[in-house]
Amino acid sequence: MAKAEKNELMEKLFSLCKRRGFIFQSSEIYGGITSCWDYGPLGVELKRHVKDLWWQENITGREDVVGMDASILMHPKVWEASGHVENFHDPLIDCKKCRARFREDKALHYFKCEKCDFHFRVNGGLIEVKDEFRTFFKDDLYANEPESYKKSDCPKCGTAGSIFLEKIACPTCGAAELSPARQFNLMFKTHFGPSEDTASEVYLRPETAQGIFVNFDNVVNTTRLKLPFGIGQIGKAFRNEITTGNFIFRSREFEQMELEYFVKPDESQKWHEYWVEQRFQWYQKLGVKRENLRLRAHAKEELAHYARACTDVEYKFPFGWSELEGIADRQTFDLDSHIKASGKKMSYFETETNTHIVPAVVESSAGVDRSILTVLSDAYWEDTEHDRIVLKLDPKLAPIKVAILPLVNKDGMPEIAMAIFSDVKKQMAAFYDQTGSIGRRYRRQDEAGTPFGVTVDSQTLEDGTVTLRDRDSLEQIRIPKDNVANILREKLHE
RNA sequence: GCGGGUGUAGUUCAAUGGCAGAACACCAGCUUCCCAAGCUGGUCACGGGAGUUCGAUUCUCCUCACCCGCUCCA
Repeated sequence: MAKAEKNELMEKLFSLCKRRGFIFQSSEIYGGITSCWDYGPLGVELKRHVKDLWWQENITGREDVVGMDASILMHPKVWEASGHVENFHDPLIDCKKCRARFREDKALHYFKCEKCDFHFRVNGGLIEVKDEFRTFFKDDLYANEPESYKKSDCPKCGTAGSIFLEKIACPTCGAAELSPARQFNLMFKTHFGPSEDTASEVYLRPETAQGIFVNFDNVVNTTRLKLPFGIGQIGKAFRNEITTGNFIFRSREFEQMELEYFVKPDESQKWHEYWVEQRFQWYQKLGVKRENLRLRAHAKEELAHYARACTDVEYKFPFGWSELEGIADRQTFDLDSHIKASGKKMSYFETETNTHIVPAVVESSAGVDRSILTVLSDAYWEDTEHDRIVLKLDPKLAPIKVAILPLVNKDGMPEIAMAIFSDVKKQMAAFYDQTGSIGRRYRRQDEAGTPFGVTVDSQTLEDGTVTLRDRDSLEQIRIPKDNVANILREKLHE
C-alpha cells in the first residue's frame, strides 16, 4: 500500500470516529490539547467491551489469576525502587550539522587508550575495532552502554583505567558538532497536598505494574494463591512522551491492561512462551485478522538488563507494523528491587520444600487504546459493491447490538417496533430509528458496526414475523417478533 | 523538543481585502413495503490572539491543534 493511501485510511478512520461518536479530541472547543482523546457514546461502549473481554479471559475466567485496582498516585519511593526515576528518561542530542536528533547512546562513541595506539568505536552498542585490534575483543561485541567503557583498562597495553572517550559524533552524518545531551524525564510530576515544594512532589504512575508488585504480599496473604499465579489490573497510566501521534496510538495519558504472572524462577521461560501464545490468541478472539498480527521477539541488545526475554505482539496499522503489547520475562527484578528498597520480605512460602522463594514474573502489558485502534482499523471496510462503509466489528465488541426499525412510518409499524425495542433493550444495547428511508437507516448502523437489524414490515402485521438483517452479508431471514431477544442472544454467543 | 506540511459547517471541499458557497450529513414535514430515492422547509463554519487596514476568513506575526519525519513505547 502506498504511503498516501495509508494516511488516507487513518484520516478516514479519524473522520468516522468523530462523525459517529467514537472518539473526539479532548477540550476541542478550546482548540484541543495535544494527544488527549475523549471516547464518545459509541467509543466508550467499544472500550468497555474490550476491557471486559480482557478481564474475563485473564482474570475471572481463570482459577490462577486475581484482579486489583491500585491508586494512580503512589509513594515516590516506588519509582525510585523500580528504576523509573533514574532510568525513565531519554538523554537526547541534536546534531548541529545535519539536525538529526537521537538518543545519547545511539551516537558514535570514539574511545582511545591514553598510553598506546588502541582505539575503537561504539556504534549503537556494537563495538567496532580495526582488524589489527580484533583479537582484543572476542565474545564481547555487545555492550550495555557506551558509558561503561570510560576509564576501563586497555586490553592491549594493560594500563589500568586508560580508556577515555575521545569524541562522540552524529550517527547520521558523522559530524562531531553535537549539542549537549538534554534530559527528558517521562514521568508526570504533581504536588501532593497544597504546598508546592519539592518535598511534596509525587508522580502520576507511568505504568500500572508497580501497583501490583508493591501489593504482592497483600494479595498472597489474602487469597491463598499457589505458584504459579497472576495478578491483573486495568488502569490509566501517564507518560510525558517527547513525541506523540498517530491518533490514539501514542498519547500521554493512556490505559493499560497488565498481567503479572508469578512463577518459580526456573520455570519463567516456559511461562513466557505460554503467555505469548495466550495473548496472541486473544487478539484473534477480538476478531482481528490473523494476517494482520505477528509476534516479534526482541533481539538481545534490545532487552532491558533485567529481562531474559521479551516478545511483542504487533499489528499492521495503516501506518505500518507497530507494537500492541509486550510480553516480558522480567525474572525477579521487580520484587527484588522492592524488597531491597522497602526492607520488607515479600516472598512466597513454598510448603513442599519449606522454603521462602522470590518468584520470577512474566509480564503481559497491553494498551487499551491501541487495542481500540486495532479493532477499528481491522474492522473498517469500504463495501464498494453496495456503496457503503461498514465497521465489521466482532458482535461481541459492537457498541450497539441491534437496530429496531419500522419499514415505513405508518400502519402501526412504529408502535410494534417500539414494543420490540422496549423488550430487547432490557437485554442488550439496542437502537430504535424511524427517520428517513430504510436504506439510509441501515447504512447509519453499518458505520456504527451494529451487527443486526430488525425490521417491522407489512408481513409482520399478518403473521407476526420480522426480518433480521445481517450487517456483513446483507442476508435477511424472518423470525417471530416475540422471540427477537432470545434469537439475538443466541446469535451473539455463536 | 527540532524540521516539513495542513487548519473554512458534523464530514469532504470551494471562493474572496468589502453580506462565506456546494455536496453529503443532520433536524422537521410529506412521500416511501427492504438497502444512502424524491419533494418542501430548516440548523450549522473561517482553530485562538495580536498587528497592518476605512474594512482581514484572505496579508504579517504569535499561539494552539492535527499529519509526516527524527525519537520512543502500551
